[in-house]
Amino acid sequence: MGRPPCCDNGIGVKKGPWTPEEDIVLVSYIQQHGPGNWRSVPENTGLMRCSKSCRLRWTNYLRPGIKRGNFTPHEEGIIVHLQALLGNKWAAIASYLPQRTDNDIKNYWNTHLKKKVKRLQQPVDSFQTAPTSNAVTSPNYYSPTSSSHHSLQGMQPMNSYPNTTCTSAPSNNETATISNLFQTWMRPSPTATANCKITMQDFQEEQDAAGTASIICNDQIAAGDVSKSSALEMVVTPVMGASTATFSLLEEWLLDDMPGQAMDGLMGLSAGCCADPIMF
DNA sequence: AAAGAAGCCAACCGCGGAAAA
DNA sequence: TTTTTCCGCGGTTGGCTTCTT
Repeated sequence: MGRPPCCDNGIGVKKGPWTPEEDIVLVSYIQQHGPGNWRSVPENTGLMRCSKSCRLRWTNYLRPGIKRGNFTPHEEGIIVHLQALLGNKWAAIASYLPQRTDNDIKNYWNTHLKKKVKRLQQPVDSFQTAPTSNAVTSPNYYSPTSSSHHSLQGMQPMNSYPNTTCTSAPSNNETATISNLFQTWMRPSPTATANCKITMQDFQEEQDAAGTASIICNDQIAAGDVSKSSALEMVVTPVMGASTATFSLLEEWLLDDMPGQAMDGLMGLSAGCCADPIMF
């Protein structure tokens, strides 16, 4: 139909990797106006990016609450399960892993898990029998760690997991049913809405209630296992409070490809002002 | 040490749906 | 009701990095 592509109306729209300077502009704008109304973002900020690109940059990289780095075996298990249940509904799957983006999950599936699952599906029987050391060997895999509140013990075993990979998207009814089913073994139970969304606030409340809120540890920072967005979330409060000192640290860090001292400064601030670094 | 292959991931593209006009 | 606009999603790509030979 006559709908013009979102991004081709701007002559000279920039493409390619985002620079730290652009990140700062985008983050500061969103901190002032909130996410949404993406159309207005490039208009009001002067960013030479289309609205879609701004939204993608925010949701996939800059948004507070994003966890980056290696996926845990538990996360792998959840992804494998949900992919079998929902198909390639990455947004729906990501709603069960609020710290991961759909893009991240999609990439991880395509580069790691798909191969693993495919390899393991070759001998079909082994898919359902003895567990192996591999985290995703069996669709029944769940992290055995008692520390996880994502207890999956109530999971209905194999009937929900046909040997053939689900490739078609479920209908809304199916999605609701799947969501209900999933609630039996997934603690942060999302409402069975059409898109199976769980809000960040919901997740936060669940985390708080369970007393098992995940904390971004200093050793994660040291290991580079934390995103800039995660650090942004730590400083979002002082930033929104117009703390220029904090924002300078943020700028410094964004402009620094190898976060070091600036990161330490941010961590220090987060320790002092944010009891719970998870902030959505 | 160099070249090619493979892996990885940020970003782009196009489509569909929802909301607004 | 129809058309237009915007947003979000899933698939795909291109470039950078790492691994292998």
